[in-house]
Amino acid sequence: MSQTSDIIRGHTETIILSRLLDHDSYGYEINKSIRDLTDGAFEAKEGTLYTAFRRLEQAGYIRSYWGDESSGARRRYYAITDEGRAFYDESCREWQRVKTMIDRLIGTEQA
Amino acid sequence: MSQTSDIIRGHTETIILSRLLDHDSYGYEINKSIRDLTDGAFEAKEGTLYTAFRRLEQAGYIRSYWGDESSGARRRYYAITDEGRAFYDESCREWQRVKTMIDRLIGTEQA
DNA sequence: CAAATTACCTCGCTTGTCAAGGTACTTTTT
DNA sequence: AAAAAGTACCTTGACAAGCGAGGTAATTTG
Repeated sequence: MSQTSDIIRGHTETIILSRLLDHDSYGYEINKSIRDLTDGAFEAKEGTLYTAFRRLEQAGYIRSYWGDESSGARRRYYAITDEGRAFYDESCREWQRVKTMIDRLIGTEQA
Repeated sequence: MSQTSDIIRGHTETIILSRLLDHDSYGYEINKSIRDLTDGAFEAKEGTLYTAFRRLEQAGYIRSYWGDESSGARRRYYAITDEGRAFYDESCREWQRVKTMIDRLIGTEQA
């Protein structure tokens, strides 16, 4: 496993939810938007992405439905739920806390 | 598993290495220093800690030796190696990058 | 018409975390 | 003096997330 993948772990769900705040989206587009926003540095592997969708749906944080594409491949769209938004907010706060702690731990300002 | 522990994952080794930058230390003390620096918020579970030591030693990032305690329980001390310092430096740079990326992804400044 | 792209999915492996268990000695409390 | 708490180490097995590798099926591009 790469160094990065362990660092992403724990953020995958939050990242996915963040992509759904404004509008419903589907796997391929979400993944593309993650890649674009990070200039290609991050990218959820497909296995990771789809298992995360299952988890999030099972937890009630997202809903899914098939889009009615008249052309092109079928798409499964995802929508964030109220519970999902609440979880997202809490995750963001958690991230802020953890960020501070890690900075304190590995930073140059040592005790 | 808690939400937090998945976020810490990937930083455990860096955190341990950071505790060894100034002086050699041993498991119990390292753990205590992590707890103190984070006001009790973080704490490496023993299983996590000791498996991490094995990994780091196997990778050549730390060396270990038994302290010669005249009283009290025996202690296995750890010392960071040159390779360990290099890895630590790289991990810190990685952390800065990741921090920026995650902030960009889950932050309020969305694309 | 082949290749690339869009778009979905599953299976099995690997790896790090952690609960739970253990050992052994010292210090503090009752 | 016995019990409890603290210091200090360690291992084992289960679990969960990431991911490589495989698959399907349609459309678009060269």
